[in-house]
Amino acid sequence: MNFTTSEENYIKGIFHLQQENGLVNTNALAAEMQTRPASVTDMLKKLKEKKLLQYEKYKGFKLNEAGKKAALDVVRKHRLWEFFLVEKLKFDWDKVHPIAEELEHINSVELIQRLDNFLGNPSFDPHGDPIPDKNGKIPVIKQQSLSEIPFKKNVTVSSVSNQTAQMLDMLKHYKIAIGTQLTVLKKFEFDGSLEIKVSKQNACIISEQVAKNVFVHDIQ
Amino acid sequence: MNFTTSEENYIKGIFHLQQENGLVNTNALAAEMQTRPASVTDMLKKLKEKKLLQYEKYKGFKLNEAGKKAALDVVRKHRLWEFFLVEKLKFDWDKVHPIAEELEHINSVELIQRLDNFLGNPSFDPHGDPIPDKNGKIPVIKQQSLSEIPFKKNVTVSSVSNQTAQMLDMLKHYKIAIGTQLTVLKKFEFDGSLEIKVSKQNACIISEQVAKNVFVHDIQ
DNA sequence: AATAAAATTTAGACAAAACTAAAATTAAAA
DNA sequence: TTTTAATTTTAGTTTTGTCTAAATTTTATT
Ligand SMILES: [Mn+2]
Ligand SMILES: [Mn+2]
Ligand SMILES: [Mn+2]
Ligand SMILES: [Mn+2]
Repeated sequence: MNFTTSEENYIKGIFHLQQENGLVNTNALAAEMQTRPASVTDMLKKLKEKKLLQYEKYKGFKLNEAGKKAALDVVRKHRLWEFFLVEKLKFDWDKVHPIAEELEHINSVELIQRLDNFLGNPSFDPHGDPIPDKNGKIPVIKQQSLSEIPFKKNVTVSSVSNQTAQMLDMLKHYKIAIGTQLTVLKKFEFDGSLEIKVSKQNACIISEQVAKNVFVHDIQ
Repeated sequence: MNFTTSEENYIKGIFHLQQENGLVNTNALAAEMQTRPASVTDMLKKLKEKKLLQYEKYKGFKLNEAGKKAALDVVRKHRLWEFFLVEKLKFDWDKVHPIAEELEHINSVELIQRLDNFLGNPSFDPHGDPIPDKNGKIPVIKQQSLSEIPFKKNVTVSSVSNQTAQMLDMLKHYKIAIGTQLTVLKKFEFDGSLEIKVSKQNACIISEQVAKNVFVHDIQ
């Protein structure tokens, strides 16, 4: 099956929301897609017509298996392109999302297969998010929020759950990226901020909000 | 200025036709774009409105300076992506056009600048066509049709003027590509076909039609 | 110069994707 | 359990890009 750019964007949006909540509702998707609820309803009819969606009027909706496969396909393309932009074209990680948002809609199975090989079949994108393989299979890793890590334990940054350009820009200033080694030294009870050591550099302090959105795994 | 995908395709189509004939007419552009004359007229109004076109009803049309700059920009993107697909992703040269036809519409100045650098600022695409620089400047080379080359002279293939997939597939079978060294050995008066030597391989025979569409320059 | 043919434009329609405003349905509060 | 509020859908428009059929203009031919 082949989808329009708009359909692909909606499919991806629904997939993202249903990961957390199961059923998705119209207003939430409208917010996610930066559009109006009425536009969402229009698209839901099309996606149901194309048998990608379980949907009953007023009752919420979610992707069926065909829909999930379609979503994973778009996610795969998006993350491979992001990897390309950062690893090959040397973009900063906070600049690649809007470009990948367009590149993900180029439809050529051979293009993506060749791109995947050219990049060395990467498992994670520049933000630490897993890249589905061509069958939609996603690699999983055990990870924890930095805010739950005990003091003095060495950990490696594995992903970032808030991926706004603002957040990524902030982490860039802290020199925190995927793969960076960290140690939590101290927690300040006043506002929950953490003193951490980044790689072999001086210690610095990050807010509780930042800590909650940085995910890490054990050093290997 | 920013253009829609459809506008960019039309601009490129007009540019291509006006290279040869100066003024372009509606039916020719409709044929080039595989669309209907009425659709062309509609688009001409939009492009004139955007001040890219010299156009008077019933009198033909051509791009003005702004239009030419816009066209060169799309051509630049198209050819850089083709170069990427062949040199980095190892596509055959007869498979890249339709994919580049989509990639050329991704609008990000930084993306194209970085891609250009990543590719080593190439001057020619996989079919030997010149790649405009970011100011729209095009490198020129002296070249002649293979059908006009004297016998025994060593020449190098520089471009191909018929770029249908069928033609490119045929040249692939002859192992003729951009940069290939050739020598014309003999012309058969019966049908104008040429006996040629390709690189250091055995001699073979190509039709007059093929010879006319292969362009070469002196060996350097 | 009149007529026929070809090229081009206009008029009107359609599909996709968005919107606003109003109606319908469901959920929450009094 | 009414009443109110929030959510969702419908109805009707708009924009972009396409189309067909008909009208207009230009070009070619008698
Ligand atoms: Mn997108
Ligand atoms: Mn990402
Ligand atoms: Mn194109
Ligand atoms: Mn080319």
